Amino acid sequence: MVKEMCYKLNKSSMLYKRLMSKHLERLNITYSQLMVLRVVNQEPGITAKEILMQMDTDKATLSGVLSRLEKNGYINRVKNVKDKRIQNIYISKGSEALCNEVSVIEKACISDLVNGISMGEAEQFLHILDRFIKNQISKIDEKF
Amino acid sequence: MVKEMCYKLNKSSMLYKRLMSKHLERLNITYSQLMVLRVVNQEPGITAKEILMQMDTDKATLSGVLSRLEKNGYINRVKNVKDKRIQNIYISKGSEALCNEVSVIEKACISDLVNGISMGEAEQFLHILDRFIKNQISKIDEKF
DNA sequence: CCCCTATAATTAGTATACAAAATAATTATA
DNA sequence: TATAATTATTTTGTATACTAATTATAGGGG
Repeated sequence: MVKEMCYKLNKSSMLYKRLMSKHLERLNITYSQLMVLRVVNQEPGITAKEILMQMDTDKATLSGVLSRLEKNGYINRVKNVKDKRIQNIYISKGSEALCNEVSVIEKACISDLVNGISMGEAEQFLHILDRFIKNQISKIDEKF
Repeated sequence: MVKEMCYKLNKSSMLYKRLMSKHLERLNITYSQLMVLRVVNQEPGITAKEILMQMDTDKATLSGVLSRLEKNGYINRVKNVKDKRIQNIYISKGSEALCNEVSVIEKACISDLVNGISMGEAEQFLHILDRFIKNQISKIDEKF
């Protein structure tokens, strides 16, 4: 039962990334890059460390995503004067528009996904998923 | 609401892989490799194509997983005589034991994950997840 | 002011995930 | 039978995900 839940959670996650990638292809940006870009858009001058805390990912992965975002002209990184270890990240002019456009795509992507699922069921689902995730986190935090 | 579902599904999937990886580390095999090894264990002589049909993944990815499994001595690939494009895949002697050991690990991994979730809730959850996945698949199959 | 430790971020190395092209062998067709 | 279309699998190239090591900088004693 739990095993089945895990397998299907993985499958659904994979499908979601596939779906978003297909829709994002023409925008020349990846799903992960976009998630980061949005955070930067909402909080200009944010640091990598702060992004990490917001988005439970890996610092090495984030470092790569950020350099690709910069290479492709979506963001700028400015070395902080007070603390030279830190870089403040800003979204490039014109890229805010991308964030908005993506909201539209995202909506298009996720509409229909709740077909046949009632509002109450969705709430119930989220509630259980929240608990499941909480259990996963405490399980991971256990020592091995 | 749907967006929240997607985000959390992704998060949960990531957490699951993290958890399994931590437990599998000492066995010197990865989660993906193991999933494939199990299929081979259950159906000796299976082909890559057949594995693909069972495990909704990517053929290029599978190709890599198989070659690493072979490199590490977990499987053998034998060119089919009737059709030389095909390779029949067999689990190596001694690796069946690994599959069994992993079941134990998996159980250890997933126990506690349903803490605070009733049997009925889990069923409900799976039911909704099934529908969600079905919707995702038909959405992906739509033309763009 | 120097040494030590902590912190922010990048780099190196391995393993997916996936699209697209390439290989190699089989089958269908003119 | 020569050619075209298909099929099974691998290879190539790019982008994550993650661990471990490295770099550069900060800040706190002594």
